Amino acid sequence: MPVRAQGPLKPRKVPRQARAVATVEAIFTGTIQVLLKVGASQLTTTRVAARAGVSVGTLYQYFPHKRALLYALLRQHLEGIAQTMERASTRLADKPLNVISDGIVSAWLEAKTKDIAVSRALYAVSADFDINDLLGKGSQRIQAALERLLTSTMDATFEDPRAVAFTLRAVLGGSVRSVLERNTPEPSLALLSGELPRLCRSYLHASAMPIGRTRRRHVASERNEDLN
Amino acid sequence: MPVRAQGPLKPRKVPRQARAVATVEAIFTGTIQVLLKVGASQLTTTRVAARAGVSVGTLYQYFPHKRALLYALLRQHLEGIAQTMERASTRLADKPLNVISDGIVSAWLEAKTKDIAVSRALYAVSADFDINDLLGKGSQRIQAALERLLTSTMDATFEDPRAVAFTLRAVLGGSVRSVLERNTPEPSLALLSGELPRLCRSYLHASAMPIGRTRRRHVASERNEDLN
DNA sequence: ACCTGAACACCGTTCAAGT
DNA sequence: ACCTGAACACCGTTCAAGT
Repeated sequence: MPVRAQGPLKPRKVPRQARAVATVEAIFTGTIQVLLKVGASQLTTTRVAARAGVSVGTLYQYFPHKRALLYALLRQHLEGIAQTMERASTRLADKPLNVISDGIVSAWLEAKTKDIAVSRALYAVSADFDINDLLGKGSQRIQAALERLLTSTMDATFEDPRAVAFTLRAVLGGSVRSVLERNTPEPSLALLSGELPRLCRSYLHASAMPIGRTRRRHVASERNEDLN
Repeated sequence: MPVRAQGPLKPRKVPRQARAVATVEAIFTGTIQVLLKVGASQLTTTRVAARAGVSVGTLYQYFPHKRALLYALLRQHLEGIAQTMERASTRLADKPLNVISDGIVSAWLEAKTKDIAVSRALYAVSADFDINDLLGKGSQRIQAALERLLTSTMDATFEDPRAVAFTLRAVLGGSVRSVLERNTPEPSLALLSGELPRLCRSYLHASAMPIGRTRRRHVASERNEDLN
């Protein structure tokens, strides 16, 4: 048997007694604390166990290897973000395109910057390529929510809502990530937050086939007017 | 002295004899090969040394620690990308805004997808947060090139070219990264490549204060017309 | 059912010895 | 000036023994 087993990323066993539930909980919070204190590259199973107040052996009873632990943590985090976006989606359904656009941007920024330190730490974790299918899953949920939103608005129809939703997610997710990964994210984040609403609006308008009474080219510019 | 020294990320010593230059070169190509074969998470100094045909000790004569090696490798790669963008910048200077926009997008896509496998492997490397000032430096060069470009065009002036250039880089860089990190990047990349030109154009037009003879709102829609 | 911690293999890094 | 490889500390993971 190999020393560094790869195996599945699933938890090894589910805690049944109350004591065990508390243990797993302690391991999770311990992991976050270690992550925040020393960063992903210095994160050690021993350190996590010590911080959680259990022995390494206990940790390995619930997680087959370190990556599975980080995977589970990332999963929780992405779950929260996907839910935020889905809630935003139902709240914004049937609204005008500009409202939808601004709502998407602010929901995304809020979700990602609620706890900047944790987001940053988890970006480093997610670099592990074995973990990428997870990111893919979360992305798909978010993308589906965005797509529903685009087809719900009465302002416009989109030729390829899937492509637009996909691009929107990649652009929002990627740009915010690239900013949060900087050493001092705050000023850059402020800059980006100021620009993204305009970027998102103009992209959506450029992608829409408007269904108003006005002629096409005039509608396009009318849509933009309250931006300035 | 700590076992896992952090220290500066600089190379430890510069090779003086021809033999030594060849050694360092072999270490670099060995690193890329190992990276492509087993990925960043399994990359080992011993493995790299073996692949390069030298002993570990030799490796550590030129690089104070593993991170310094990866840092140097990433540096070379980013250097190439920054140069590509700077060349594109001089080539596109003074051109109409639409030409500039399309040129930026295609230069970026070309630079990042020239060797997708290497780009992917290096994304995983760059997750190490200690390395982020490097990414910051490369970004600044690219951002400066974009900013020059925006102020060079006679089609339009920008109220805050710095903010626009910054956003452009974050959006292009982030979205392409998020796509290349997927398990099978090709189809997603095709999708994104189809959308980014329109996104970039519409964002630039929405950010520009046009200086033509026509009235503002008409100019805005005219700019978009050859997109459809 | 859950927990412990010594034990083992492997990895990063060093350094005395070689050309 | 450059290279080697055994040696050392530390990390991931296991497993026999405990409650």
